[in-house]
Amino acid sequence: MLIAPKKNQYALRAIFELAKQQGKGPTKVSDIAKAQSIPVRFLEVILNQLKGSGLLEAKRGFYGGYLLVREPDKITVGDIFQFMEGRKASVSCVTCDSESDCPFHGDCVFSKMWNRVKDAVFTVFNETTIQDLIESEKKQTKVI
Amino acid sequence: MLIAPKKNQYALRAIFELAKQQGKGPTKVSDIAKAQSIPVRFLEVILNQLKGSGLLEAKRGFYGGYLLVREPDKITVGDIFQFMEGRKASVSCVTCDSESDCPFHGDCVFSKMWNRVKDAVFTVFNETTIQDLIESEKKQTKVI
DNA sequence: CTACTTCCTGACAAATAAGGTCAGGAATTT
DNA sequence: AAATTCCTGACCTTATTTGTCAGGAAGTAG
Repeated sequence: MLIAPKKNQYALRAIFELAKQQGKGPTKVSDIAKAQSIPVRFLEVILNQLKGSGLLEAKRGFYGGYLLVREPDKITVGDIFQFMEGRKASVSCVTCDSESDCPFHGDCVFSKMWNRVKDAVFTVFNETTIQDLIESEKKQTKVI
Repeated sequence: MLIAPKKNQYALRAIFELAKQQGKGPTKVSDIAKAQSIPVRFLEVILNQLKGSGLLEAKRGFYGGYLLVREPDKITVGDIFQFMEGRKASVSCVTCDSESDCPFHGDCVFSKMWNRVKDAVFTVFNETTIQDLIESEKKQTKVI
């Protein structure tokens, strides 16, 4: 049961990391990569794409890097995943790749269930903000 | 967002078809395949695996085929998917392939969210019985 | 200006998983 | 015994995911 491909999870972690660094000026890709153990080159590609979401901005050159342009409590996990999914032609029925592809002409018994599942998943995503995750981490940290 | 691979969806559709044929004796793989547009050879493999779930039985020879051994209103979609997933080492954190694989030692902020997602998905699966699907189909059928 | 650092971009390569096939064998029924 | 069905494991193909690379563009410091 794969719900989000690694790429999307990297996107989430990157934004999570940016949120933690907020107020400290731009954060370099290499720093984000290190903090979240993400392959740098790959992350470069992902962050570049994420610019299109309007959630973050890039600054080049010395002291360059990425920074969030929206408050962490206004960014939901759903925002991020929806954007990442949107890049690759979203799917109406979860079962089939397209309606024309569906042997039951887009009207199968299962599509209703799949939509309920999709809704359930995005309900969780939409009610989880980056701020929530940050606070959750603070509580979780064990001071061994 | 891939929630169930085609193989699992074929499994569901096959059982759905068997439920519709209940009481009429064993149904041949080839008939199920035709009714649900599933590649025969592939379905053969899937049904054979599904025997292990205890939901169905096979009969060989002339007039052979598969039949359900549990009532359609006692079989949930969750039963089917859980069995299919179970075959390939279930995953604790949805993010990582294994805890040892997790760069955050199985204790990342995200695992909680993933578990909530997983629960939400299986709630839908577990409350949907094969009987529900059959009735849903009856209503849906248009008499154009 | 120039050297340095950073992001940017598209093309490309490798690994993995999914989807599907095949041949031959084992039961079962007529 | 002949026909029919399921059974089984090994195999192949394709698609997706995951990443890599080289070179360029933009910004900053000195």
